[in-house]
Amino acid sequence: MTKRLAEVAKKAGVSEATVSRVLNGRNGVSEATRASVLTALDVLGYERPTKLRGERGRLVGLVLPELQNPIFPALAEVVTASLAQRGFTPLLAARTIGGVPERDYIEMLLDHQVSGVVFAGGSYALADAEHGHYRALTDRRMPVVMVNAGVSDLGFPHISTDDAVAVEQAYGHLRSLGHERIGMVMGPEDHVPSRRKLAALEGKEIQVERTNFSMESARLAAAKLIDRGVTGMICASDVLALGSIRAARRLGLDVPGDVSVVGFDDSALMTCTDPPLTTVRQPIELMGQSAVDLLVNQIEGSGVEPDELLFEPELVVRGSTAPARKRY
Amino acid sequence: MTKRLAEVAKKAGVSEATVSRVLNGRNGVSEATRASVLTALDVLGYERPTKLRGERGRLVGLVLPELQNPIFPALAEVVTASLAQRGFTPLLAARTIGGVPERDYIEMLLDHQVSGVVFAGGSYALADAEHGHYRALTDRRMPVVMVNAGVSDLGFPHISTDDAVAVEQAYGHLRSLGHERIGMVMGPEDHVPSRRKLAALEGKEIQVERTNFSMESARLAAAKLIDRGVTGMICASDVLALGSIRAARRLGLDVPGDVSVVGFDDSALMTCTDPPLTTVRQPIELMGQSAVDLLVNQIEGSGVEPDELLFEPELVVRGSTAPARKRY
DNA sequence: CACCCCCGATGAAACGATTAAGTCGTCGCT
DNA sequence: AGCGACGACTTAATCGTTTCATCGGGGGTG
Repeated sequence: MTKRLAEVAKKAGVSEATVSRVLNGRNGVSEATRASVLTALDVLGYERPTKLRGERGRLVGLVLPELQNPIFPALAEVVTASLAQRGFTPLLAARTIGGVPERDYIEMLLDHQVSGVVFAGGSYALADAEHGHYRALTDRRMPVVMVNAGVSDLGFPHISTDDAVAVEQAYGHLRSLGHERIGMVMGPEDHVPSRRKLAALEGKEIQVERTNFSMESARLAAAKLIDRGVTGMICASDVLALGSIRAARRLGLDVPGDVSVVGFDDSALMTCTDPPLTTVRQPIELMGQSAVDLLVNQIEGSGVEPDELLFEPELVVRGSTAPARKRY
Repeated sequence: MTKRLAEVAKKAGVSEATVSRVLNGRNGVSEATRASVLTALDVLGYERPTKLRGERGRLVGLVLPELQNPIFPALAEVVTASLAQRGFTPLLAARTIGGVPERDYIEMLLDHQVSGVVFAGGSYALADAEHGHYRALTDRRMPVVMVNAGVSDLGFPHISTDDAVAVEQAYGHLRSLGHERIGMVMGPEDHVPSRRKLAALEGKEIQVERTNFSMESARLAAAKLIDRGVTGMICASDVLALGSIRAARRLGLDVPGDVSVVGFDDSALMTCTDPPLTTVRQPIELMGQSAVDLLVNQIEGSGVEPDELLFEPELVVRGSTAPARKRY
């Protein structure tokens, strides 16, 4: 058995040094050689030796888009607990408005020699942003799991709520209450879960407004929808739903009397809102645990196919939806 | 310049391998040799080469009691952003019910060679638990900052909201509304911020109930208070306040018509609750930044006196308080 | 057009830590 | 005493990383 790195080097027809550079994402390697090294790496199924794998570190990056929306702390809690149980420690990378760009976070995590990374929250950056820095992850064979996130073409396993089912539940609920003009308050155009939700209702007559994920921006979007005569709104998150409720009230309308609102997530405290929010629950605990399972499996070597695990959401009916009022 | 590890080995009169083992905490080294290696390490001021620690410093532990109460994610967000700006990365240690004990967390953080630790949330464990594992921190001269937390006798600097002012604001507010029988829903007996709040109202006639920090336990506590004729309640967190509101409703009472409730924190979404919560706001952003300031100052060497920084809270009046109804 | 300089890409070799295998001595049991 | 087992330690092999020299081409310059 020849030396491990050397073997790869021979296969690729380069020196060990060059392979090392590729592995660490250093520059000073031409695009052509980098590619050939990567395929050689792939063919031989190279794995980093224990000592460099951060086996000692047992750190895992946890990348969240924000912490204002309670669903993300909830996920963080599950993931943290699950990781701790298996002897890993989460490195928290929460993006903030105007904060550090995602690429820097990834770099930071790589610097700290994390054994893996959990991305959560379908940050829109994941969809449209240049994928350069994700390649740094694939190049290093970094175990990655994405929760409700985009970028499906990188070969990472995904954990997602079934957006199609979720949105159909919400839509069906509103229809069965007699709502005919239904609107959606979604995330940005390149937010993958929002895209999927829209796709699921393809063909139905639906008004759509996009927002970033702030309550205020949701208020604006919802106001526009109401202006167009919408009586039922499906929102891409609970926070957006709360913003939509606020919009209705600003216009002198009652929720759920005049306008019905359905949220998404069923994050904490939604039973305490005014009115209690009807929402589609994500099985966040299960999802968090599965994410950790998948990640640890990758880390410990047992291969994982880059599949997507779809979890079934569940409609929770509370007080923000009611039969449509006939408009005369 | 001789090889680095080899130099230490010569100084200590052992082989490189042995030094390596000491460095990595492996066993198979006698106590005597370990000690001599350590002194040699100390004398020569050995530092691990870059490639092995990957800038392993620059980690900061962030210890939170839970993530369900939105105030902690809010703090985490501020601290994370502030740390990132200065090139540090937070290691998240969130305690969960029945999860890993605090001592293990501290051990874990030390294992990862963090440069400092931020404790938040006045976990009651901090007050009564044996302080043995905190000694591990002082022993290592570990920079520490505590936010709203206990254990004042260990020489760590503190960042706190002025609990006395907070509770006086709440109390004054309720009194000025005509409430005479006032109750408090506080944390466990050894929760330091709760103690302080109680101390501030020493002498006043106040009913007190203790809870852990769950909404359900608050509901029970509040029910007892209401039973005793209380019409105004001061709660140690917003979540407890929501539980108290729920208690009142279960008893067929209106909030704020029959019972007024004041929260504490002003965490996210409290404008959306039913009714919107009157609460005492903690300047969480300022506090988080100050915490990081203090911590980084310690880390970078400029000494910091183990003082306590007290931040002024601010009463935010919303809809959960109203004039007392005369009881006939 | 010839020359030179600069710079990116690359490999050879030095480097530095880790680990496997082997050595030595001591302790305990027969 | 003899034997075996085990712990402590070294030797030597191992493996990835880094430094430094080299190569080669593009483009500006005389």
